[in-house]
Amino acid sequence: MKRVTIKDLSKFLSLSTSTISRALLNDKNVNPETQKKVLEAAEKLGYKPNPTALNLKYGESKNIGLVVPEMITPFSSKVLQGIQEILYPLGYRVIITQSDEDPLIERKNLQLLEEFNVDGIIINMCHETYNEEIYKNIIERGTPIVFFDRIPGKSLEVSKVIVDDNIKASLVVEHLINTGKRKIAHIMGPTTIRNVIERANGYKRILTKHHIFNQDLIVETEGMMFEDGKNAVKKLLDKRVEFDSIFAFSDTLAIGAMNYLLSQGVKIPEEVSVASFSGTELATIVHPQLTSVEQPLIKMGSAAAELILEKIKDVSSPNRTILMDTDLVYRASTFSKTNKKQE
Amino acid sequence: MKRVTIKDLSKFLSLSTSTISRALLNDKNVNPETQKKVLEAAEKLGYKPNPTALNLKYGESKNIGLVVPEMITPFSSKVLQGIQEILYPLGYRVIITQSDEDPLIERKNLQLLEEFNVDGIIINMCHETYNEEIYKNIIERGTPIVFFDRIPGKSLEVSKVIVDDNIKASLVVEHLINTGKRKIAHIMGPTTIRNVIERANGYKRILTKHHIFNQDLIVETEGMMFEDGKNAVKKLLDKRVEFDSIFAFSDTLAIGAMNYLLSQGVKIPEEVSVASFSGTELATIVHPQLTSVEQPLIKMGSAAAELILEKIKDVSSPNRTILMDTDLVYRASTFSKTNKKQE
DNA sequence: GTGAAAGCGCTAACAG
DNA sequence: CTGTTAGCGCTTTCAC
Repeated sequence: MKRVTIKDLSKFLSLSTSTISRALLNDKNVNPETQKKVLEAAEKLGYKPNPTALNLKYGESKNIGLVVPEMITPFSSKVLQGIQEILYPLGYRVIITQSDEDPLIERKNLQLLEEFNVDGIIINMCHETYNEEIYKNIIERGTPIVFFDRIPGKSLEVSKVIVDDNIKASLVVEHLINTGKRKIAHIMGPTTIRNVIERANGYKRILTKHHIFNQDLIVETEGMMFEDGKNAVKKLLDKRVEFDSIFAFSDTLAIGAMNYLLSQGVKIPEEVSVASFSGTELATIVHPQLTSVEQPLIKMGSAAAELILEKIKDVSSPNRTILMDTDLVYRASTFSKTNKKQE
Repeated sequence: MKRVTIKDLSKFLSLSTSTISRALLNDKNVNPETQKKVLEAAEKLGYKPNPTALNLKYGESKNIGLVVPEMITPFSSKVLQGIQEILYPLGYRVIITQSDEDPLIERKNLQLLEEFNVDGIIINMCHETYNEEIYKNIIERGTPIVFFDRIPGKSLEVSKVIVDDNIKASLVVEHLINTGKRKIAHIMGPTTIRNVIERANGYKRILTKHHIFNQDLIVETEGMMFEDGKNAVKKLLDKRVEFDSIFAFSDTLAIGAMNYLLSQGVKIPEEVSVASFSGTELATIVHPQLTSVEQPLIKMGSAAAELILEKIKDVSSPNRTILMDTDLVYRASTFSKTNKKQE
């Protein structure tokens, strides 16, 4: 079942390959009659252009690499969806790699993608500094990288898609305070992630403003999984830190925490309210559903895709930062603003 | 930042490109001295082979297409992981497409993948019959397709990776019976999916054997999302069908059902036990955790990858069916076998 | 042990 | 309007 090439058409129609090519590309320099014949023959013989040939010719692979920490939660899938919406219609393919939150695996993935000859890389990093050199080298070698969600420090100038972690975190905390909570715990992720710091800063700022900040209420986790959320709560309980609510860095941590509380018979939100930050379905598939900051993940993906296209078109195009807006969505895991302390 | 090619090395070392190529490929017909020089120069100039050139030469794209119904749940991500474990080291890339359980989108994805010139397709179909012709055509045109999880009917002979839906479903139901449940409801997915029928058959067989089968206890859902699980339970409640347990086709349906029950104040497992079929983390991130049949998703992915490699190597290789073993894992959403009706 | 040349499929100068 | 030719990067005969 051999592939039909432009050559086959050329033989079949007794025309040169260039004419065929022109007809296929809607070049004006071709007799409409001829073009019609070519198109018909192409249809009949089942001609499909071979993208590989073009890739070779133009030095592009039409492959974009995606590096994400994990695909267990729908976070990355949603972003991927947005990326695909932009890139698939343009003939790009997306190669996905997962780093499992391990910077070493992330590094390997980046190398793999470079070997795969991708035209650009979109990445949600798993460690703020560990692979900074690698990013820099790859960019210098000519493969543009665009960051989203978790971005590198100021020493690395890049295009990126972000949300306002600090502000939104503070809104969540304000909300908890508005519903009468005062002992608000914060489950941070590992501090090797920039956003962890940002969200924690938002949290601290508000608690300080209200004179209810207490360092004991902050727990830093080792990882980002459900288990880590659970362990964080355990730690609070072990240390006998009293808390009436939790603001968690992510859905995942929040759910881990919440399930452990539920298993201990704690009532949510009556005894402990829980709020998080994310934008995935996870927030709505648990009971009670989670109050959280919803990020426009699909749009973030599309934005990242647009940014990488810019860079592919012109490597020296200026770096852009796209700040996405987010919504704080109130759900059953916290009291609603108006019905403070009501069932 | 231009790519370093074999030509650059050739100029740099004043050797022919063929010698360079041979040295790089460890061909015996090359002076060890020369080879050493070449390797050093390659390292120094940062030479990376251009896979596109080979793809063109050998008529392969080294791209494998993956078609899945969704990536919201970790199901497909897990399978993807297994696929990647096999294919990435071999230089294959995996292009992912989601059909959103819509056979029309699935069709478009298949066409897209064919245009992308993939060497093979791995698919978890979303409708048993709708695209049967399409699969057949693609295979006839020379692109092998391997199925996993949801497979086509007998009229289409293909390689596939499956689990024993019928048997395992019956084990789940037996378990519910062993824990004292008698009014066991079944939330099926849409009957356009083969496995839905298989699992339902397992369910029916056991209930019939125990003389407790009742058609009213079966609810067929429209889709596969959390919402569908919720609606199924609503339907049962509306029809005032009494039930003391639920066996759901998937985690997703089970969780939708469970959360609705919880929101109605129903105690799980005391009043209603819930069990499902899957193998994703979802079963363990809800409270109570779900008893379910755990499929070895990563292994299933690897197996599918092996099958597609077989077919790529030799299109006419015989179709193989790989039957994977599964584990019934008991969790808090049902009583444990021994402590029947105990907390 | 090494070099020259062809060719994978396609497009784009360059002729005519 | 159409044909000829070169070339993208690489491997692989075929000569030497």
